[in-house]
Amino acid sequence: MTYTLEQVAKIAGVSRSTVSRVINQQPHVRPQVQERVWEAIRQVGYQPHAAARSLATSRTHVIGMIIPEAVPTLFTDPFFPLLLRGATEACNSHRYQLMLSLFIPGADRQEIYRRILRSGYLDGAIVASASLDDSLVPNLLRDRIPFVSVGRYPNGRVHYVDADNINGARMAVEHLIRLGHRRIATITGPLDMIAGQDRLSGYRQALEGRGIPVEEELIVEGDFSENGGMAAMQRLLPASPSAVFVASDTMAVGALKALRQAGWRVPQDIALVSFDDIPIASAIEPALTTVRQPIERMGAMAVAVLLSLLEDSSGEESPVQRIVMPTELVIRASCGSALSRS
Amino acid sequence: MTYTLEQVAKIAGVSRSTVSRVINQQPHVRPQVQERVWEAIRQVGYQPHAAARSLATSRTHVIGMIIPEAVPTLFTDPFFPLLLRGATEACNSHRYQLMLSLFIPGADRQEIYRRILRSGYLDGAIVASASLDDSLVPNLLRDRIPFVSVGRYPNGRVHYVDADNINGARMAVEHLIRLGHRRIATITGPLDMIAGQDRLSGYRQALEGRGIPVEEELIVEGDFSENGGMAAMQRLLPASPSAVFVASDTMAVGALKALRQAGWRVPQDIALVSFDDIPIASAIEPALTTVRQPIERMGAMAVAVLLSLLEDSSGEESPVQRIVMPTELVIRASCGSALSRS
DNA sequence: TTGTAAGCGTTATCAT
DNA sequence: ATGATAACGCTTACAA
Repeated sequence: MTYTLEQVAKIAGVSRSTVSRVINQQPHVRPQVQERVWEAIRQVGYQPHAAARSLATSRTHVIGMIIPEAVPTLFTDPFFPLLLRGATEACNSHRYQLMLSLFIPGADRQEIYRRILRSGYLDGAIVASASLDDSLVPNLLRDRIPFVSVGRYPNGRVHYVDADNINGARMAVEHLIRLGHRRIATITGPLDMIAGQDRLSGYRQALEGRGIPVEEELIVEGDFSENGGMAAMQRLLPASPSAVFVASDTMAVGALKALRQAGWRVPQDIALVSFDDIPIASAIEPALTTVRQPIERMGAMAVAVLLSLLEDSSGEESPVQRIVMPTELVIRASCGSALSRS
Repeated sequence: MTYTLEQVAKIAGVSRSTVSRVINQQPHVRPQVQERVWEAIRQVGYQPHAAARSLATSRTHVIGMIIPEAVPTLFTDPFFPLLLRGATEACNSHRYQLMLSLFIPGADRQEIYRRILRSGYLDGAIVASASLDDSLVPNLLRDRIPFVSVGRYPNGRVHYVDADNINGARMAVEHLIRLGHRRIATITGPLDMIAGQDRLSGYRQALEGRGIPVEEELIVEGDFSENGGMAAMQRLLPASPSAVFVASDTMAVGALKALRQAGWRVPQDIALVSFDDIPIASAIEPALTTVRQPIERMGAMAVAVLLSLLEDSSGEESPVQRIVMPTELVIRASCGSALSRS
């Protein structure tokens, strides 16, 4: 049996409105009456009906996590799961719910967009790693749907949360320089993704900061996949770098395979530093020196930013929140040490 | 601007009900009128309001994915992400939405349970790997909330989808026997989880089927974690098995570390077969021979079963659906080959 | 075939 | 401080 406000009211001997007031913690209800009402609620295990509430308030307390699904590795890589976990827990503790939506390339995106974003299901959305040429973000802006992007979005008034990819990459490369390397190559991410671009920028900055010329033949574009990393490494071998900054751990796994096939030892013959610090980074041999990003915290932060937008009911456009979270270098075996190289 | 049925009706020059009929594809609307209505809908980009609809129909078209979060590795292991992906895509193609809920141990589960499961947010739920001593499943049964468990649930009238853990494990061990091994140990999963129990049963069945005595000293309980696998392997070494069936890839990674430390080579000194076939299984050296389960398809299947329960509006209890999906053995390097052993 | 009107379970605006 | 009552936007008998 599922009870309604009306029935609870009857039991408590008050009107519907009074019960509503009690539940929503509004003032102007005598403590005595409050007690009676709570008692009735407890007695029947009353739970407000979400749809009715949302129809009356036009708030659902649900936010969406939208995955444009440009990235194929989205679910095998732990990035997205961790992001999701952070976001879900944050939602939970704010009494919000998280709805998950994949925008599958094949499907009718128009239809999905409308069904999900324009049907009042959601109070707002978190968009994970939207690519720049995706119509999703422009559409959200046009429809004035509150949203936060995970991953930097340089154009327009887009609130976002991102890891400090530039400085992370810079730290990684500077570490290699510190170890004595000068001929440092990089396997980049896809350069139509901001994260790919930023990690490449960090690489450049590190070299330029130390007066080491950037050689284009030492820069090879990858796609964040293991196979891509392997292929990129193979293309890189003829240039014989002494170290490589690989823009993701997954690609580093591929690079490692290519190196092994070619008979190069890591780190003795070539040093590797990568990015992400996913579990495989410490499980593999040699363990990867890599840049860690606070993925779970980013998910929670995205929720926090979104909720701040939702609370702020002043019709005003709130100032754009662009949040960049720090990354850290985790030193393991794949880069060798200063000692072993000298 | 967001339009309502009323306004669309006005534009099309018909009544609210007619527009509703057209949208819901009900019969008895003149084709001519239908056309006018669709035109009006298109013109203003009308999208029905989900909450209003659900208030009127008491169906939300949202299903929940509930994670009891007993398993700590739930988000770093790709199992859950893949399950989620399969479920989400299936939802998408059936025009359902997926809501994600973590039942964090710390939080007030009572409160969360009520807020999520008894507020009419959901039409039904998928419960991922509930442990037997969790109150979630009993509560769902009590409240008559339609749900499907991912992972076998032997008690009561519980619909479930599971991988064929027993036969998968049996195949793995039989493969080792075929390769000539007789002294085969196993590192089990947690034995309070059905999956852990089932994989152990498969191990036993394989040995018994070939008349090989099961020795208790060759059975060590793990916890599906890498460290657990490492510890278990260390405890197993004194018994010097010639092969080990490890109940998960993640534990196999730990076991591999323990073996390396002890100076054992895989597969020359000891053969390994594990379970899951997550990406790390093929990335690691040696690549793991392992049992693959169709995780993504299981997610999709769970949705299919749940939707079948929801469609079936006959007040009758529908027959319990217990679906076991096939597993397959993926042969790689960690078990060695018949040739190399002979 | 189409329209009218009564819900669905809340919140919110008025009176009182 | 409390109670009527009108929304909220839709579906669904029932009437026409």
